[in-house]
Amino acid sequence: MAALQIIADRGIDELTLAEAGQLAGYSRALPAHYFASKDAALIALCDFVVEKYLQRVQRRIPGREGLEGFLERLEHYFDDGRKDPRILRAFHAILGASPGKPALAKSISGLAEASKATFCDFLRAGIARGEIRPDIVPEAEAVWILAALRGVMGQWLNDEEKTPLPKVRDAFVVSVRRALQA
Amino acid sequence: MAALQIIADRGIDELTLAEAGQLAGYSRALPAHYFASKDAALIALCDFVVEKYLQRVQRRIPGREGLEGFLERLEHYFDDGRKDPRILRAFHAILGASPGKPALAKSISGLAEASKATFCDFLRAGIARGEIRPDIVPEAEAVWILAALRGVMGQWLNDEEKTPLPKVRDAFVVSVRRALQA
Amino acid sequence: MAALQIIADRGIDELTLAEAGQLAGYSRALPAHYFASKDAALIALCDFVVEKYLQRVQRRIPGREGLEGFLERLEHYFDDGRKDPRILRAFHAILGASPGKPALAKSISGLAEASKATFCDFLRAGIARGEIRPDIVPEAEAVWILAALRGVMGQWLNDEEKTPLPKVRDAFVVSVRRALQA
Amino acid sequence: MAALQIIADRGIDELTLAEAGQLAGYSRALPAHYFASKDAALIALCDFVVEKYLQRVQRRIPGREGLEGFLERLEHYFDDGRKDPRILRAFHAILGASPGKPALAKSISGLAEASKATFCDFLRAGIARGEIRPDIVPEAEAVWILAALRGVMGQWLNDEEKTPLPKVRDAFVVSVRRALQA
DNA sequence: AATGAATGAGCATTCATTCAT
DNA sequence: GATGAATGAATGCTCATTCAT
Repeated sequence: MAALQIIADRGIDELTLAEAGQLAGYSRALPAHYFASKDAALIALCDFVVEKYLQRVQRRIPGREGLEGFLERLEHYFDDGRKDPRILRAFHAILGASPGKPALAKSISGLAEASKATFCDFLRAGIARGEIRPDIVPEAEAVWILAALRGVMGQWLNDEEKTPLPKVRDAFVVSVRRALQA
Repeated sequence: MAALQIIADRGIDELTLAEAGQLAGYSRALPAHYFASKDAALIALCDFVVEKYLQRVQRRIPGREGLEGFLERLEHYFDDGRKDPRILRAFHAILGASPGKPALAKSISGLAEASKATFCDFLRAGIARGEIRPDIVPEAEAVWILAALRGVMGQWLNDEEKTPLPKVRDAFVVSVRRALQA
Repeated sequence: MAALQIIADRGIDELTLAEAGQLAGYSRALPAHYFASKDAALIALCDFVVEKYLQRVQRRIPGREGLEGFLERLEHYFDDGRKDPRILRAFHAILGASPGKPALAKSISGLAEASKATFCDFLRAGIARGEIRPDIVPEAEAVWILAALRGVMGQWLNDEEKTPLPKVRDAFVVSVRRALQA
Repeated sequence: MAALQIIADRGIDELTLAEAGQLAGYSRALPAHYFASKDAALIALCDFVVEKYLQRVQRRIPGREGLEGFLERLEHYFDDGRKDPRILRAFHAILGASPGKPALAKSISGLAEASKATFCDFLRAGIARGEIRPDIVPEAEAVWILAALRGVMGQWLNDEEKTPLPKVRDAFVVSVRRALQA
């Protein structure tokens, strides 16, 4: 979708239906014709972005299981964002505009829950395997780990130079390992 | 400033100079009179918000030094955001709109650097005191720790119910202690 | 026709071809397919309304002839409008929009001429029977009588409560009788 | 007001705020700037038209009192409309669009009440003077007389040629005299 | 210093119309 | 014959900006 590019580049509020339509090779009026309102269009677009983002992040990575599998997953998160900054930018634009726009908040909230649930599964499996210390509350750990991932990518988007992604990734993985291991 | 309320409640792009002026008890035209352009006004406002936010977060907390002092500081971050959600919301609104608006990005970037520098000071002091493992790269750790703090607060703003702040705070502090301790 | 309902309820300019088509159980595009343009459709619709209205009003009423027959006809006009307000509303909507839309004016003018001609027939017959004073100019009397009928119904449509139709009808009939009788 | 001209010429729904502003020698945006919405602007305009119309029609005419004074007033109504067809056209455009637009209906209804009240005063005075038959219900007579006036002017606007105003006026006055006189 | 008046640019939205199926 | 897709034009409305007090 062409609107994704606009959102990624200039933010959610710079998106105009007219420009989206024209950038997509259609007429100015098409988006307004298909969607009931701009808000509806925005919701559809955001759902699309969020779903696409979810597909990227959630896809099965063949690899180790347990704690190391989880850490690999976190590493993947860092590397993946760099490969397709466009979708990442769009996602973070939506993320940033979410408070105050209840319609978007719902989508965003759903994604967060899904992500945290996946993390929890990994954490519990790690505990069961004796690799992760059993005194953690998976739901609580999942929150800050997801937060760190998103926060780091957000800082990277804000200031690429001051956020050396590979170094941060490695430091994060080592620290999470030490934080969680039994 | 009254504009802060608007930004906190409805986002950066919902801010109109006229409304800001009127909400502040002045005329519609005042903001336009004071500032050269809306962008200039927005920059000034964001600088104001960022600075105020910095003042809150960076203020000296009498307490322990070293690793435990650092962890206390992190705890404080969690608790402080809940006390004054308005300034937190405004800050995150700016944070979210920052990419694609270079003028804001500069402010935001400066704040991030200041925060990370403070963290680095703590981390280095912790290393010097033998409390923090010496193999870390302070600059890299600072990035993800700051990211986690912001990310958690962002999730809390997005979905208050699904983000049990006290539990997450405690889990985070324990995990960071384990991650960093020598 | 479904379009009649729209015109009656919300006025002539609220009519859209798409809505008319859909309300009639067909597709949005049907009206545009049948008629060359919206104006053509509007003319056809108005002719339809006017003709239907004419059928109602002009239909043979078995009853007395002469002055009393004429007065009965006037009474019938009052009563008939209340029985089917929908067609009445549609007709008055067209009537009100007629000036400035030459295409409609033609239809409307034709109807007025037909109505006045009918009235004139009655009036002349009444004169011939010696019931109506011979010094009137039937064409002139017909104008204001028709005008009064339409005007009363128009006021009734505008403010039903303030226009007690039966009382007005009776007063009108008595007054017209006195005005015309020889 | 320039908008009056547009309404008079092409009807209420052809009025665009932009054209009204430009025709008045101002910018396209002025009307939208001053009024909260188009509906609000329309209401204000209609109130203006109605009031101006009321001023014309209600103004004191030095002349006879009683029945003859009333009839003079009716004559004046006919003649006045021809003198300033613009305001008459505008008024009738509003009148025609009134059903289905509750905001306008209120104004219109108020004017009708005022006009009928004036008529009733004349009728009662005529009864008191013994010139008008005492068996009439002034409120009911006022309705159809006002209706006739408006209806005749409406027909004249629709088809000037087929509505010989002076003849109709004279016929109307004679008939009303006969209808009402004691 | 502060304000109201006024404007132009831009946006979402509606709708008649055309076209391909 | 009937329909959905697509478009351009027009409109109400918002808002930053300028100007005259």
